[in-house]
Amino acid sequence: MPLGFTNQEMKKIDDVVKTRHRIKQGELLFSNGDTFTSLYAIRTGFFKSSISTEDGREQVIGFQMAGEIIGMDGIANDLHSCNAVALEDAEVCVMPFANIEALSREFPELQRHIHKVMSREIVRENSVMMLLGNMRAEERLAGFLLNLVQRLYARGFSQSEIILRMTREEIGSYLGMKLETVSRTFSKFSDEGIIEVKQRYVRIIEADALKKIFNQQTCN
Amino acid sequence: MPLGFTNQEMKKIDDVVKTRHRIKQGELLFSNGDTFTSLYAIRTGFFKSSISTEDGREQVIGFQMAGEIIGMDGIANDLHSCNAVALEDAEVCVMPFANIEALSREFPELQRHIHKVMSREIVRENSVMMLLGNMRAEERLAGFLLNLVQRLYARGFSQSEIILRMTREEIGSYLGMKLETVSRTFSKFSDEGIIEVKQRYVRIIEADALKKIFNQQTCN
DNA sequence: GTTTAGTTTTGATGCAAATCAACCAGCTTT
DNA sequence: AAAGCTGGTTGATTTGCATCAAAACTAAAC
Repeated sequence: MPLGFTNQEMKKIDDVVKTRHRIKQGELLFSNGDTFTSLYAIRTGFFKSSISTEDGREQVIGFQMAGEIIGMDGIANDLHSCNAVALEDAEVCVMPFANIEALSREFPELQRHIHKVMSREIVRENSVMMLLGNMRAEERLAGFLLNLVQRLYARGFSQSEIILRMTREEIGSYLGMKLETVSRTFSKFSDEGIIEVKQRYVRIIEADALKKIFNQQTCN
Repeated sequence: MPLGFTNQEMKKIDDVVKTRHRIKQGELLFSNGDTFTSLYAIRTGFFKSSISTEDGREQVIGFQMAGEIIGMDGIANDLHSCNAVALEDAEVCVMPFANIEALSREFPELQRHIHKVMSREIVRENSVMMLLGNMRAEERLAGFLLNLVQRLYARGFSQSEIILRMTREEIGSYLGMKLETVSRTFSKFSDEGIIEVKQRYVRIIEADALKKIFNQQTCN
């Protein structure tokens, strides 16, 4: 959060954020069609966001962790257009959007912050489009792992070890591939000594190899 | 644009939008790495936005037409992270983002409008992720055509006739498929009497058939 | 301890789309 | 009108991933 506020200002801003909400693993924070009222800042826990077609196919559109903001899809039509499910017990700050808008008219730093958060989501989705549109299974999974570990590292976790919060099927849905292909690709990386995999535990042994797979697979 | 302003207010808002810029077909409005200063409202013409990998693969991330806003990717890091190219001669309003932010602190309706535009872009990208991650070539192209014709219709153009502004290769890049597959799929739809295709000209004969292909291909 | 259900791995086979290749149509240029 | 160029179509072949199928592992339930 942006700094440089007086205590009084800080209090006003804090007030937006005072409502907390706990969500148990497997529960929905919001779902498609719900009326939009608030953004949610994840305090603890791990979420997946997804949309589904009429015929029941699910597309995971993102995984969110502590410190990230969720619910911005709802602003467009005052209705949520995706589902957010907790993949582990979680706690969020409920931030009524009307309050956010009012306060951000008062505090340019907050306004700027909101804009950046939304833009960052647009940029993230741009790179997922690149992943889905242009890359092969190995590149996708390498990119996924690198992104995940980088975000965890920024939060003080290990640079090389991950406990996956999602199933192979959910990873596959996010990356546009089937769970079997996810599993096989994990095994392949493991055979090549790039990572160590044991169920949900993944250790990155050769980060450089992953990076190489991720951004210049063409050289084959 | 939102209504309900006095003349004086309207003038202030108009001032943000007074700078115009013409872009010739094939020219860049902005590109990856450019410093971000402004959003652009397309007045006339047609754009594609794309990103590329280090090894030169291009991913088209969107096609934009009159009335749409372009450049929101730049807010996140004060740097543009994609390229915007005019696919036909175009004119845009240059809207310095600092002015937009200042004015939207003054006018809640404008603030709300900006938020909706950004959220709409997030929602759009969500559905492109569904397209790329879950759908087959025919579904993708059907969805693409339906989306395009719907946006053109909203601008007063025909509900059934389209002049494509982009090549087969650009369509393919957007949809995550190769130009040959785009061409074949056009031919298939044409053989089935769903559309008529002649180069860049497309006429939709059976919109319902396209819709059916788009949202329940599973029933095969 | 055994059962059951959910998840992951691995193998065999099939298919949709990519790739490779040739040709064609519509232009601009000369 | 011929030559060159760009973009589009179509055919033959290959291939990466999906699909189908079965077994192995994990953890909770009995």
